[in-house]
Amino acid sequence: MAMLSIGALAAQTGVKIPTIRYYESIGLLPEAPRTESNRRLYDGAVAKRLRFIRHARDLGFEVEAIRQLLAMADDPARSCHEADALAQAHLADIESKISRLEALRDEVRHMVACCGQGQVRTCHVIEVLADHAHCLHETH
Amino acid sequence: MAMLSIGALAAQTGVKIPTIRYYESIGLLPEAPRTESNRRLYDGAVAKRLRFIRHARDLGFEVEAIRQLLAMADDPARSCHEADALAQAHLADIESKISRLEALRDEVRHMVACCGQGQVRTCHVIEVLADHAHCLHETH
DNA sequence: CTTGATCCTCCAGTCACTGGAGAATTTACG
DNA sequence: CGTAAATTCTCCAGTGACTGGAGGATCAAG
Repeated sequence: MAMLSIGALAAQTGVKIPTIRYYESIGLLPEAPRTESNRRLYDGAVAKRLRFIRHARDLGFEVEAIRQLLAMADDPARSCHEADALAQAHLADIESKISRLEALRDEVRHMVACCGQGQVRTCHVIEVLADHAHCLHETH
Repeated sequence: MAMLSIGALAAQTGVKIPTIRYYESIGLLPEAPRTESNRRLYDGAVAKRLRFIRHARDLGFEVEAIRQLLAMADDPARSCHEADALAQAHLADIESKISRLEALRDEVRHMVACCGQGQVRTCHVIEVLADHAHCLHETH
């Protein structure tokens, strides 16, 4: 199993070098063994763990959630109830974000559509932002 | 026109007191006049400005964008081309956020749906996170 | 052998707040 | 009128999740 330098690991996973060191510092990655000259070395297992972290971050999981997921992944005999609950909570969060963003999009779309390219005096962008009453939705 | 204490302004706008002071410190709000005993006083115009800021933040505008919008709002004779461009850019941003979140939602939904409530060994939540190949989309 | 790439640690900065310490003042109640 | 609670003040440090620079060591290629 070939050992990777931090740069190679970064290239392989798409995670920046300082971010890898940061993950180590907060305990998401184990302390890497070092060469004689103090450089970090990584094996395939760490690369996999890092991809796990990266993917979960991309999906919007917070580091604390990832920490829990990793603890679960490290213990495959455990019930995955917790992982499921975590994902469920996350799903609810995503759905609420989507609907808030949709309301927001409609509003900004409305602002843009109404902008007559005139003066600020008649510009809806300013108007809508200055007065909540112009909103299409009451969701925020 | 009744003058408001910072607490009253906070209550009226839903913006926390330290946040109001923060906005003043970064120049989004003007330096408030003070009472003899050094307490800030606000009038209706500032309340309106703060609602403008708050609303724009809720809509996801960054402080720098808000700064520009405010500068425009402060000068109603100006063309609103800039405000429109800002809003257009923001709209594109919102739309991309929405589609990424939708992809993400489908994926997390899939993870949750596949969780057999068994052991981590066979848990899709863990599996999907560990291996990108399980993803429904290639958008991330 | 030298040059440039890579790595190390430490520290400071980012964004948009948020909150605590400690002191002063104002308001409400009895 | 006295006191206790609420409000405000400033200053400073912390949040999350990185990001980047300084200054120095080491490695790989020509």
